[in-house]
Amino acid sequence: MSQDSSTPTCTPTLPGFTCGLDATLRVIAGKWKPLILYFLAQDGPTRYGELRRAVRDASDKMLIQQLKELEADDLIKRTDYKEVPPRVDYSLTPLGHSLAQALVPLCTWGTENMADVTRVFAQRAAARR
Amino acid sequence: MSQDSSTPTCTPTLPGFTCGLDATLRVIAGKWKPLILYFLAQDGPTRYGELRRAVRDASDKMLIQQLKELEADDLIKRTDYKEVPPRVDYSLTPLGHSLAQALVPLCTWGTENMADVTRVFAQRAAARR
DNA sequence: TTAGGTACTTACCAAAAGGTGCATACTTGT
DNA sequence: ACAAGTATGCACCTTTTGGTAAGTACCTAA
Repeated sequence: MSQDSSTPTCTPTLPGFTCGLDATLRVIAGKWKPLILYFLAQDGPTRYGELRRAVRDASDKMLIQQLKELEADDLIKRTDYKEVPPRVDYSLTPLGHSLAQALVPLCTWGTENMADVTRVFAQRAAARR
Repeated sequence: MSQDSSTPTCTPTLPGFTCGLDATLRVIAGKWKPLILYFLAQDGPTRYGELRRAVRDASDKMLIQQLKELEADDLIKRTDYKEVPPRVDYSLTPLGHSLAQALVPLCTWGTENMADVTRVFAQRAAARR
């Protein structure tokens, strides 16, 4: 359908990644990262507690850990207001913002195909018995 | 930036998912699934061995396992030609095809931001010492 | 005859991911 | 005085994920 059948990767071959998708996936690997990015893209700077309630199944430990990684990867920015009852918020960097944009179609797909996805999960659950 | 701050999820609240993105992520969770889908979207029906060589870091065990799950989830179709030296190929179902389309922006993002991604990974590696 | 390719399967093990619960230090509301 | 909210940190443990290496049954080329 495309290319010459010899090196069937999606882009020639990059540094350590097989293709752009591979690179992206390694950056957003982590149970909550895409959700965090997407949420921040919608609601702008958000305080820790608010994020916690939004991504409601994540534990503190996990959420903090993923936030730290996203920050280290320059996808989000942490702002500590140094106030007495702690106040901190998180916002997207330009890089994080562009990545969040790329997640939009996935969200759309999930919404549009909710019926199929739900069915698939029902089957998975049934299969486990 | 949007909505009313009370229920800050990306879509009201679905069956068991917090939003469409959540649903999608659960379907494509698995180290090689997005890569498999994306590859099949580009090259059409592909034999097992070819897939193996394309997704080159995956072991047989992993690849087979993920293929089985994708098949169970109705994202790909397995065709066994029942020939003597085994011949089998995999192709996308309509559902799988639409999901693969939603992955395109992620691939593009990875390619366009390869420099940043590479830097991020260099830092991660350095931080581990 | 022997090596290699086909598409898997299974058993065993290591590493990574993730959950629970407790602790901090200070403030505000009851 | 006491509970609750604020944003974490840490220790411990279980679950999930993924890798290695072996085996299967049959075929073809050297």
